[in-house]
Amino acid sequence: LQDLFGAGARGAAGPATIHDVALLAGVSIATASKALNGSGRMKDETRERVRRAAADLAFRPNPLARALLSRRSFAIGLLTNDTYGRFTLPVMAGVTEGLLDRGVSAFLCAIDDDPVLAQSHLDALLDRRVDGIIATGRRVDRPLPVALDGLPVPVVYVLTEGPPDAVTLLPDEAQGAREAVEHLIASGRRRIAHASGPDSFHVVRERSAAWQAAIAEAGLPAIDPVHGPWSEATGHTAVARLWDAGSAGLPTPDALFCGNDQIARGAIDALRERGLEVPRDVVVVGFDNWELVARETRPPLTSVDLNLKELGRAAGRALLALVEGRPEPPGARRLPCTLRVRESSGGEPGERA
Amino acid sequence: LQDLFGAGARGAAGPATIHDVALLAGVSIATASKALNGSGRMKDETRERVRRAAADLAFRPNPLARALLSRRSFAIGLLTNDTYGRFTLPVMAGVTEGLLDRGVSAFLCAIDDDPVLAQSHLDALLDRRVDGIIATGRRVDRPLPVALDGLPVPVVYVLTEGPPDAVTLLPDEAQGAREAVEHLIASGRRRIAHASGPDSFHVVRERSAAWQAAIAEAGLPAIDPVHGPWSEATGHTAVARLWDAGSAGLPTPDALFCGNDQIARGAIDALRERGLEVPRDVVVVGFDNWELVARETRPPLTSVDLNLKELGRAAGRALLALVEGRPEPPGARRLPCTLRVRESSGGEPGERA
DNA sequence: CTGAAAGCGCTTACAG
DNA sequence: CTGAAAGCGCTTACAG
Repeated sequence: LQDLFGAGARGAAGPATIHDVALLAGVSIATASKALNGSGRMKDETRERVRRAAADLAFRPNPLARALLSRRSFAIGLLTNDTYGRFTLPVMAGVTEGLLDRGVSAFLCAIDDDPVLAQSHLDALLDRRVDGIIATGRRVDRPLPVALDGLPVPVVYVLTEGPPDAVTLLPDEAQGAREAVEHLIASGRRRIAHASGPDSFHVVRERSAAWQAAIAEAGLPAIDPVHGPWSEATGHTAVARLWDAGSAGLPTPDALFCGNDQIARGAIDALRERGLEVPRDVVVVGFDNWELVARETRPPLTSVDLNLKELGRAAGRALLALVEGRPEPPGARRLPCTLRVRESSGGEPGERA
Repeated sequence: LQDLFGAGARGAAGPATIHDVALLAGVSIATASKALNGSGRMKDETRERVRRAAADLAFRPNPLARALLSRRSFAIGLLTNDTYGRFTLPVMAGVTEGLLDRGVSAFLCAIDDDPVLAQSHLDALLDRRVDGIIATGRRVDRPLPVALDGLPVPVVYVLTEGPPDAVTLLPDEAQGAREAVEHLIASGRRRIAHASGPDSFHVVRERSAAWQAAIAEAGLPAIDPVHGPWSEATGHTAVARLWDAGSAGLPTPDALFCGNDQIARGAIDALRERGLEVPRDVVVVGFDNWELVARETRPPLTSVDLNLKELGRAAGRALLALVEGRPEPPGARRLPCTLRVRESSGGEPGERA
C-alpha cells in the first residue's frame, strides 16, 4: 500500500510540512530548511538525511508561506484581450510552459475590451502581489483598455501596444514578409502581387513595405497592392482587380503574397473560379499560419508562422529578468517568423496526384 | 499631490498592512482585523474609524497571508487542452469573470496534449494549494492526458470527459440541434437534410439524433445524413451527394442542418456553384456560432451558439460550491444553447438588397 | 555544524 | 468592547 503523502506517519493532516520533515530527520526546522535549500553549512550526512526525509514524505514547500516571506509570489498576471484566443492562447501556452520550471505560475485575466472588468482584474492581480504582468492583445497598434504604467510591478507587452519605454515583444513582420517574397522569387516568379488588410493596421504597412522592398531589390516590377477588410472577400476583390487589369493588356501576376490566411483562402477560391490553377499558374502565400485555415485551403496554403508560442516563452523570460532586477533593454523586440511551405507555393506535394 | 498608498505616513514600504491601519485608527491589529471583517463586537464608532483608516491607506488585505491561515488559497487551476482556444478561451473568460467578485483567481495551464507537461502543471497547482481545478478540452468524449481523480481538491470538467461521478458541464447539444431544426420547420421547409462530422464524435451523434427526432416528430421525410471530416470539403460532398440523388428523380432538400460552421460554409459555397441561392432555394444552419466563420459566409450564417462563456461561469460557480462543501449533484449538467438567426435561414436581411 | 528566535501579514480563540 | 498571544509554513540572520 502506497502512502504518497506520508499521511500514515502524521495523521490525515494534508501535505507534509517542513515540520514533518525536520521531525523525521531528527533536526530542527531551520536546519531542514537550509538542507533543502542548499544554503548554510552542515555535514553532508545531515543534509542527505533531511533530503531523504523530504522525499519520503513527498514534501513540497508551500509557496504561499515562501511568498509571504520573500515578498515574491512567484506568480504573474496574464492579461488578454482576445475573444477567441486565436493569437493569444498560443502566446499564453508559451508563457506558462516557459515559466513552469522556474516555479512561476500565471493568473489568467480575460478582459473582453471592457475597461471596468480590466481594472477589477488588475486590482485583483496587485492584491495578490503578482511579481509582474504580461499583457497581450489582438492588435499590435492598439493599447489595452486599461493603463498599465506606473504599476508597482514590471509589465511586458506581447502583440499589443505598450508605452515606448516598456519591453514589448513582437513578431518580426518585415523579416517574415521578406522571406515569403524571397521564396516566391526563388521559385522563379516575377510578377508578385500583394493583397492585405486595411492599411490602418500597422502590421499591414510593415508587411507591405517588406514586400515592396523585396521586389524592388530583385528588380521586379512594382504592382499596386490591394487593401480591404481582413476577409476572404478581399481575396476575391484582389483577384478580380489584378486579373481584370490583365485583360486590359497588362501582364497578370504569377504570384500573390497575402496579408493573412483568410485573404489567401479567398484568393485561391477566386483563382479557381477563373480557371487558374494554384500553384501551376499562380503561387499564393498567406500570413499567420492559422493551421485551421491553411490546411483547409485547396491546395494547402504556404504561410508565415508568427511563432507565437516562442513569443510567449520570450515574454516570460523577459518579465522574469525584470522581476529579478536584471537589465532588460526597453523597447520593441522582434522575434523571427518562420515560413511554412506547403503546396500552394509548390512545396510538399502531399495529397496531390 | 495624491498619496495613493499612504506611503508618506509609512515610508516607501509597499502597500499598507493591517498594522498600518491599526496604527492610524489607534487600535490593535486584532481589532482592526475584526472591524474590517465584520466579525466580533465593538462600538460602531471604532469599526467606522478603522474602516476610514483602511480606506485612507487604500488597504487591501494580503491574500497570501489570508491563504496561509485559512488553508484556502482562493485560487483555482484552469487546465486547458486547446491549441487555438476557439472553444476554451471563451470558457476561461467566463470562469475568470464569474469568479472575480468572489475573490477567486485562476492559474492557467496550457497542456498541449502532452502528459508530462500536464503532470508538471498539475503538480505546480497542487503545490500552490489551489482550492480546486477546472479542466477543459476540445473534445467532449476525450479525457485529458492526465488523470484528475483522487486529487485532494475538487475538479469540475467542461467540454471534456471526466469520470462519471464528477461534475461535468456541457452544452445541451440536443436542445440546440432541435431548436435549429424547429426553426427550419417553422420557416416552412419540409425536406431537411443533415451534414456533419465523423460519427465517432459523441456530439455528432447527439446532434444527428436530435435532428432525426425533430423531423420524425413533425412528420417530415427521413433523409440519410452525410458524415465526413470537420471541414468545408464535407459541405461540398454533402451537397453533391444530396443533390445528385435528386437528379435521380428524388426531390432535393430545401434545408440543410450542418454539424458545424465550416461544413455549412462549404455547403453554401457548393450550393452557389450549383446555381442555388441561399436562403431562397435552400436554407442552411450551422453549429458552434463561430463568428469568424459565420460572418464570413455569404450570406451570413445562422448558427447554434454554445454559450461557452456562460458554461465557464457555471463551472466556476459549481467548483466554488464544491470547495465550500455545498452539495453539488454529480454527473453531466447541460446548459442551453441559443440559436443565432442570420440571413442564411432568412433572418436579418442586413446587407442584402 | 546546528538550533532558537524573529518575522512575513493576517485571523481567531481566549482573556481581560 | 478591546487587546495580547498563538499560529498558518516557511526563511534568515544570529547565537552557540
